[in-house]
Amino acid sequence: MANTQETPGQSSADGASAAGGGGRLLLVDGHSMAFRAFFALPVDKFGTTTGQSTNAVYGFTSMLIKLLREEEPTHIAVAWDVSGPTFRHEAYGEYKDGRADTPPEFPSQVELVQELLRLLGMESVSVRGFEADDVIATLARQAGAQGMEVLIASGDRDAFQLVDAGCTVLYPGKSVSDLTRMTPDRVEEKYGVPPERYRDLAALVGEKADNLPGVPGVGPKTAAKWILKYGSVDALVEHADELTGKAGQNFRDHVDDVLRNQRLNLLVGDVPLEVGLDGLVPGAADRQGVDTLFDDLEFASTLRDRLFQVVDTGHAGAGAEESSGEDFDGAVVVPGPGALGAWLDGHAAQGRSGVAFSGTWGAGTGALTGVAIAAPDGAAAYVDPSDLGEEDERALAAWLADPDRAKAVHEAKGPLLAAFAHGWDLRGVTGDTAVAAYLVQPGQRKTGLEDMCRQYLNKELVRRQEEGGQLSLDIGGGEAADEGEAARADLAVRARATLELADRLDALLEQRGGAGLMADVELPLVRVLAGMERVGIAADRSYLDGLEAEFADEQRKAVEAAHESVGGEQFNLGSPKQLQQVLFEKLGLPKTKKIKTGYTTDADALAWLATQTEHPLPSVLLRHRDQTRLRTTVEGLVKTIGDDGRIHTTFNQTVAATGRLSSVEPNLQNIPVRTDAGRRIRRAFVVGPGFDALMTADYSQIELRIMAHLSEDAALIEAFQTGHDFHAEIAARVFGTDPEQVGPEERARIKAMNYGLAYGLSEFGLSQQLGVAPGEARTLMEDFFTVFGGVRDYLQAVVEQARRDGYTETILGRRRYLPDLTSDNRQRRQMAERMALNAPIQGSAADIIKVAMLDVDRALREGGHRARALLQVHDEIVLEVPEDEVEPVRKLVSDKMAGAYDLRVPLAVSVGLGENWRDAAH
DNA sequence: CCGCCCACGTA
DNA sequence: CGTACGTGGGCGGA
Repeated sequence: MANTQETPGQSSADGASAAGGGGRLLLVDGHSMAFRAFFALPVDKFGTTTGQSTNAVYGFTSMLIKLLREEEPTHIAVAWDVSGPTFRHEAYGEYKDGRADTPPEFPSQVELVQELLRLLGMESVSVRGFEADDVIATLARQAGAQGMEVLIASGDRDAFQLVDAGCTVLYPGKSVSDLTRMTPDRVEEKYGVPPERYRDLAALVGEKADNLPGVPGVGPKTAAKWILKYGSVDALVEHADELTGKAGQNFRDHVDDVLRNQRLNLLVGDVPLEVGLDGLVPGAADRQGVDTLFDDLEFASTLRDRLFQVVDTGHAGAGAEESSGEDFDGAVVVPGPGALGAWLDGHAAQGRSGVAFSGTWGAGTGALTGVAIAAPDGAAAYVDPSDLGEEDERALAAWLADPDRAKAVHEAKGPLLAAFAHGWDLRGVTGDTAVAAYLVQPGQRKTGLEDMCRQYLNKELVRRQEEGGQLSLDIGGGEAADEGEAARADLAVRARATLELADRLDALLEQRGGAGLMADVELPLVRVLAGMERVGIAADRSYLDGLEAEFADEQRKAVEAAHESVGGEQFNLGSPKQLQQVLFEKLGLPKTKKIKTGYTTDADALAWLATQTEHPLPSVLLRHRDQTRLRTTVEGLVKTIGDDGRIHTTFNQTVAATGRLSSVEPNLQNIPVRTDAGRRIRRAFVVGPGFDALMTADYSQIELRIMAHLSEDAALIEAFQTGHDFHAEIAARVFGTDPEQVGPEERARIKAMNYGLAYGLSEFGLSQQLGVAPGEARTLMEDFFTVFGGVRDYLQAVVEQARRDGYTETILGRRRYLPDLTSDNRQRRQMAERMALNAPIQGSAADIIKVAMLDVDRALREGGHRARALLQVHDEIVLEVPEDEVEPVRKLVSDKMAGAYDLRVPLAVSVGLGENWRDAAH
């Protein structure tokens, strides 16, 4: 390991100071190594979901880790070229002309590498007018004079001239991490000349990459032969007439070129630098910053583990002891019979405790196998819920349910469901580390406790017990008793980690203005969601079975018709690949839009194909797709019906980057509604026993209303206040007519555009959607913006603000970070811009309905109603209501939803009622 | 067996 | 060349 193993005493004695005469300086040519990395790794295999390429960053990082590990440098500098001309351009106008354009995926990665180096506490050096090699030559010279050993990692052969006994060039081979040590002997072996003559050789041969032609017909062999014979280029010039053959004549003809090459390939050893050698001792790494960066880059934990093994993360003293010495303490007591209440009173009555649960949960229920409590005083207790006496059970239940005993939990909703199932309640949860991390960084994927400890606390969460129950460490003995002990310690560690993390995340939230959103919305929502999951929604199983049979039958017929239509050939209609083969090769139908794997066979394309041909296959395929889709949807639903005859989805509160909820196992937020056949599926969601109606309450055009609010566009605001039919109202304003005169066609077009605007729809996109010429779409948008100029201004301003600040914000201060807004990749940047303009709109709508859910839930409880919320579908809440509560609850829900937030326009809510979800629509 | 792609349902 | 999700099937590489 590099500097992590040094004790402080050693490092000061051992030449962390250059003046000490020892030490080892690593100099890296940043651009050249990053560029090598770029071409060594496939760019299409290294990228984030947002489209940022990462191959060069990855390769560079790997290379850096290897160097740190194997070379253990005490000093590090990475030199960078500065864009713009250097003295070499001034001396030779065509210098580096004719270079292929830099790949578009490269420049942004240079910035990322530089950011990484900054976070690692390593110096990046660049000087205007000079190349990285000159900076390297200067530092190498200074270090050599101090008696330091110098290592130069560079893919530029010009660096070979710097090689001497104390200076080695590490030259990349096929991969950037495969570095050849170019020592004086190695240079001589490879080129036939010693390093100090390498410049002469290069001058003769020329350097294509720098547009420096050498002597035609003279390669390294001839050049070396000449240099060895005469000693140098200067001597060669003197004896030019002695050189024989064609090569000799060419030399005489090109002697000016050779002298020019030699002048230009001399590296400048006295570039004025602002940093001295002493400034090149790496500082402490910002571990959290690196984690955040690696999260953004979607790098696996293995790379960061390797990195953190070789960099100093800046704890007091040396790094070596931190990972072992600062892990969480797994010391834990198991209070004896009757002692739990006293333990809780003594340790967990004041301040906040961390609580970790083991067990299983999901589908609205769960079971607990263990509870660990990490008290604020440092003590920790473990409890097995199945092994409690009456008194202890009562004490624990009371403590868990006590809203005044503050608790921090990781992903509290699951344990909450398990607690419910056990007959317990869980209150006083003032922190949920998963939810908090989601608000701090909504885009992150890693919400596991382990990853978060690493990221936010710079600590490792070490497990003693493997997932399967095996002990991960041989601690001798290995009897069952030890396994139980390991499990208890593991859970106690998790409780302690949760508490520390919760404190840290709370501080971050406070700093970012997210504390209110957390305390007032997200945390209380956990409980509401748990309630909805626990209750579930009743499903009509026999009806679904009937539907499934019917859809399956239709699907079968479609398959037969499809096979028959191509002369009986059997092929898999579910395989886009086989479909392409049949449609485009066998039948020779016209080609559709290109996709990665050929030509698309999506619904749009098939519908288009149907108009282009007499062949029945495209339409048959469309029918088959519909029926298949319906069947699989029904099938999936039937599988999830619980023993209670209800479907219990799980709402995920921490995945959608905009702040929306999502629904899984099953997803009840994408149940079909647009077609009649689809709505037949909705008919299967019915009111359950003891209740009389399903009630749906949804916001009308909530996103457009938010757009009106945020943009403060007077015309749009007015349209909402006066218009009964909003889209017709807008159409009338755009077309300059009365709302009553707007035809259905015009209304539909304006409606499409209204919604598209919130997604960053382009003229082209609108024209595609409406099936009109791009020019017409353009006119339509121009007309819109003429009337609603404030909307255009707003959309521009929101992107600009996000680019400046790095994030967007909703009305409740929910942030979304969009680093790609400053990407130099056009496609990626424009993607980020669309996200930026949509995030405040979609996210504010999510804010509002979350507040509404809390308000409705509270009002129902306070009003003593039995009615209860079952589902949320982004702008809709589905409730189950007994007959006698229908009217009061209708009003209550309507009022609470409309009053959830005070916008510049009214929030319109429409409520529907029915005995099933389809009929409850309005 | 897993991960990726395609396709498609909702707001 | 329109945002945000989750699911299921096919397919190709492990």
